[in-house]
Amino acid sequence: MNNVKDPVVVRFAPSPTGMLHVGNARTALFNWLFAKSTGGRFILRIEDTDCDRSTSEYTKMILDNIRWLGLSWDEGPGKGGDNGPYLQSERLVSYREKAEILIKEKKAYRCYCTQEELEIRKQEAVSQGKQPIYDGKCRNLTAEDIQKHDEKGSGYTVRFIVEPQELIVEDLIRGQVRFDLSLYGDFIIMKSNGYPSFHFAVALDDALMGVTHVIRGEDHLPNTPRHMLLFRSFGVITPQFGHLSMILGPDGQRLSKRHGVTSVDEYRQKGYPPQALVNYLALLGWSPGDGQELFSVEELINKFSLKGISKSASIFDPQKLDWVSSNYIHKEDPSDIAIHSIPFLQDAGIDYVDEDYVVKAMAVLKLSLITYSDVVQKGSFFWNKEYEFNDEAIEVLERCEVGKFIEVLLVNLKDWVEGSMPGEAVRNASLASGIKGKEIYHGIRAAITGMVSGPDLAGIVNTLGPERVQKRLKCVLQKFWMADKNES
RNA sequence: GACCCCGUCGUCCAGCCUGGUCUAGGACACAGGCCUUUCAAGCCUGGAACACGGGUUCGAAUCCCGUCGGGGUCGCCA
Repeated sequence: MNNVKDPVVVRFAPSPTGMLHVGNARTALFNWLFAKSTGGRFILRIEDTDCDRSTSEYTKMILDNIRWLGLSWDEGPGKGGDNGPYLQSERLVSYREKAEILIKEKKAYRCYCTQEELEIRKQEAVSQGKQPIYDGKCRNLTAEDIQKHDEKGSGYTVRFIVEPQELIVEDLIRGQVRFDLSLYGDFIIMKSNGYPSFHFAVALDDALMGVTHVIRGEDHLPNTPRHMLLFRSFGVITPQFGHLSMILGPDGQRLSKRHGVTSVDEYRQKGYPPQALVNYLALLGWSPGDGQELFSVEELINKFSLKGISKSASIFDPQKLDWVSSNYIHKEDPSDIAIHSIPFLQDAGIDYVDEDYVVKAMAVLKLSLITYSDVVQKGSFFWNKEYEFNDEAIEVLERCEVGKFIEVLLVNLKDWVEGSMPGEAVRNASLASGIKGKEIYHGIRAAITGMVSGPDLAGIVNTLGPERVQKRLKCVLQKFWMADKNES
């Protein structure tokens, strides 16, 4: 096994057959944290051996999402390194050569069985109550048999020989796991299209790239014996394995589209700070043991340890993500929030006046934000001259007493030209109209924001300034109270 | 079906390895309250779990066995 002093080399190896999923993202994160916390290297490798489903668009997006999360790689696409190339489709020669060597060494053999034959024999096995594994038909083909097949031009796969035996996986997270290899059968390492199978490509690449720790999803645990066999046949040290439990949807089922947001990119588009997603994902299946839940990336690196990883599956909780995210934004400087939010304002086609104004608004808005995109809705009264009134606000404003109060307030506010709204004017208006407490603040808020809840009212008034506030009050008076009065 | 993994509040975790300090702790969510002459934020309080059954032991959430439940894998997908 590996010497403790050997530097850690880990990798994250997504296949570009879809978007980067939160489950994969957590796997990437744990690998990255493990590398960072041990001073090791983090390699990124793209497993694009599924010609039908892999696309370069997905590769691009996955890379982009990993970058967005802040998980920089030491070797990989766009970065280079001593163990490249980092796209499996560019490493075909090594797989083919190695497969030939394994055949020569009698550790693998050509298999001419067609998929149809395989399917039929599998059905037979199942109907007889046997394991549906490859029966080894082509294992002992003679040279003549092979020649005959080749003359016919039959395609073939290459299968790796699995001898029945017990194999023990020493899992970093799960401990000893025993497998009975008589249940496995000879598996394919080269497909008939000349591409390596997943098992072969992973094992060879991990061997060639000097990977010391393979941290991946639990769905790969049953594959691990195959990979270990392959490492042994290469004559290299087998890396250590650690299998992470799955992330499940709210219904306890495997994460899928119907659970709503599952891809990293969607969270990005929704305006979650990447650090918040990283923080939440770290919490899902890992704990520092001391109860801390909010971390900077540096703290995460310092505290991370394989020991803190839990064995049981965990359910993704969007509400807790929101909590982490809001905590993150609460601590951020208004100017930084502005930088991250402005793209959302622009996308919404909002004329936000100028950056200084946005920064000022963020200072009062930030406590209401869960994501950066929230600024559009939750701060709409900051950006739009023609802000909308929601039902609750209309209900408040349609009361005649509120109109009376606002009318008096406007008169009292005549000399107000700068700073915050004079408390004296409010008090006098309250006295004169007989309206007080809850009503007056509700009224002012509803009038100038169109909502009955939101950020600190004084802050809003301050940011909007005397001119805008008075104008809005006048408009509201016109719109709600005057109309009412005329009718009655 | 076979094999493998897992099983503490609704959810995420701590405790389990090295049995007693656990009348099981924290967080999210939920409920109530405080603060603010509004709402939000913040603060406080509350309800809420050791899957079940055996065994070992003076003593088990912690160790052992079984049952049940959930998940995973059985592809020329990865």
